[in-house]
This record gives sequence, C-alpha cells and structure tokens, in this order.
Amino acid sequence: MFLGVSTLNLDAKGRVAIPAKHREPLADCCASRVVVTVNPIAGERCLWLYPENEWRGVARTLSRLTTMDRQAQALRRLMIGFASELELDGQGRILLTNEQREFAGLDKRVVLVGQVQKFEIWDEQTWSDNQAEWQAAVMSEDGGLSEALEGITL
Amino acid sequence: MFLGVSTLNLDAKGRVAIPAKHREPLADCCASRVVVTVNPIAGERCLWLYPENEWRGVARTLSRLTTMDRQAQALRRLMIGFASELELDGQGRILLTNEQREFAGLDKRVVLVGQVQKFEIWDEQTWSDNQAEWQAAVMSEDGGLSEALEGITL
DNA sequence: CTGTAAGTGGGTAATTGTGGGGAAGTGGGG
DNA sequence: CCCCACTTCCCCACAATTACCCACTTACAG
Repeated sequence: MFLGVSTLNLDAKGRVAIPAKHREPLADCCASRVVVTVNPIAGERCLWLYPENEWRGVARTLSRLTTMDRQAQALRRLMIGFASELELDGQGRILLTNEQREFAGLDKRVVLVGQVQKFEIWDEQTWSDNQAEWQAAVMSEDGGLSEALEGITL
Repeated sequence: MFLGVSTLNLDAKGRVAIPAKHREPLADCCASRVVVTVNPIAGERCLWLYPENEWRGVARTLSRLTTMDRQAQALRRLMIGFASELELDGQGRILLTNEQREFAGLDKRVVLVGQVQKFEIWDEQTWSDNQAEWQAAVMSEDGGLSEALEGITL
C-alpha cells in the first residue's frame, strides 16, 4: 500500500528519485520495474506510475475495451501511447520522457503521491492549486454527496 | 476507546508527544504503529490519527471507491495522499510531515482530541475558534436537528 | 521533601536526496 | 562505412534531512 506525498526535484536530466521508503516495496512486488503513463481524465494533468504487476491488469482492461467506442479509443490512445516501462537505476531514480513531462507540465518541483496500488506525479504548483478544489468537493455546502460516498465511515 | 483533549507542543522538529495515558492502549492495539492523515471534510482543517488496525478498514473503504467518481478521487487524493505510517519513538513521539502541518495550520500549540477509534489533531487557535460554532450547530434555535440525530439518547 | 515519571529540547550518526562527470549506446549525416 | 552528436545509464560525492539517543526540567505522588 503506497501512501504519502513527497515533494521532489526533477534534476537537469529529467530524472525523479523515488523516496527511499517506497523502494523496498517496489523491489519486492515488481523487481523495481514500473510503468509510467498519463492520467487520461480530463482536467487532471498528472502522471500515473504503476508497479509492473499492477500495470498488467490495467493493460488487460484497456485491451478488452471495444474498438468501436470513441471514449474507449481515446482512453487507450492516451494511456498506452504515453506509457513507458522503466526500471529504477542504482540510485532509485527513473527517467521520464519529454512527452510525459510536457503532458503533466512538470518543470522542477514535483510531487509524488502514493495512491495505494499506484502513484501519481504532479507538478507542485498544479497539486497545490487543486487542493482547495478537492477539499470543497468532499462534502461541499451545496449538499451533493455522490452515491459512492453516502454513508461511509472514516 | 480514546477520550479527552490534551494541549501539546510541537517541538522545533515538528514532533508531537502522545500523552502517556494513550501510549499503553496504542502499544496494545497496534504495537504503537499509527497512521496520520488529513481530515478531508471541507472547512475542517485538522489531522486524523488512526491506530494502524483502524486504518486498515478505512484504507479498504477508500480503495474500493471507483476511479471515475470525482468526489471519490478527491477524497482519496487527500486521505491517502497525505497519509503517513508512523511508529512512536522511544519518547512516545511522532514526527508529522511538513505537508500535514501546513494543511492543518499547525504551528506550536496543538490540541489532541480523542475520538473513540481515532484522534484529531488541531491547531489550538483553530480549535477554540470552532468551539462556539459547534455549540451553535448542535440543536440550534432555528429548530433543525439532522435526521441522524433525531431520537438518540445521550 | 524526595523519587519517579512525563514532557521537552537538542546532539550525533546514519541515511537519503540531489547534482554532476564520464562511459556506453544509438541514430543521423557526411 | 565511419565519425560525430546526442541521449541514456552508472557511478561517485556532497549536502540536507531524519532517526535515534541522551539529558534536563517540570509536575505529581508518596
């Protein structure tokens, strides 16, 4: 279970160092092999980082979507198209492609966010800009709670 | 069952000492392993501290929410994203991350509030500012008692 | 008044994040 | 076919942070 935010720097070569606390779990579950791709959801400009074993399931799901559905095609083009398979280097870093960096608007300061089975990588500014919005989204005054959230206890 | 408020100080390194009365219960139920995250509810800027065993259920609930629901995503980003797994140090203290301290506006004086299965951590000022409001919220003169509260016995 | 326990504050050593140098590999152009 | 330029990878080194430990002071109880 991957948890927690870490703010990190992209170095001049476009590499990100995965925080040490995540390295052992990654070595265990996927031999430090990961897949980075983009988040296809409109308006959320961030990258997704999957351990290879998790990615396989995602890839299978994507490949089963029908060819005739426009949304499915769009989803597949983005997620498969931008994906790259990577292995952590000796210092626990990965090299992002230019396309990925551009897509997510990554410059120097980035945020790596654990999301249980995967990670998200955000530009630091974008991440903090979105926070207020997310807080408002959860139990906003306008009353709306989505079905998925009704009645959950935290 | 965790009860009671304690006012505590963050030290210069951002650590909080858990009051001694809670340490043994924590040692028993979760080997002094806890998870700290943020309260995602709009307008409530505080941290939540779960014993690890309680956290597992919460994490399961969160991980089951669908990827395509915006509110659920927001909730997960906040609660999983800001979470950190911690173990009390030899002096019974835990180290909060910068991100968590910033989120809850913690400076020096903080309040730890027992909430049965979990704790809340508030900035002292924020805590006292909110008290009046909460009193007003429960059984306000404008008559409204929420459904959840109708007919309960205290 | 004294002894124990708890809260508080720092020092030190190990670990981690970050940056850069150089070798190895790849592709394009002469 | 060879050479050059550019990218990718691996390694080393420094700097900052973190974790662990010890010591002091305050509070409470015997």
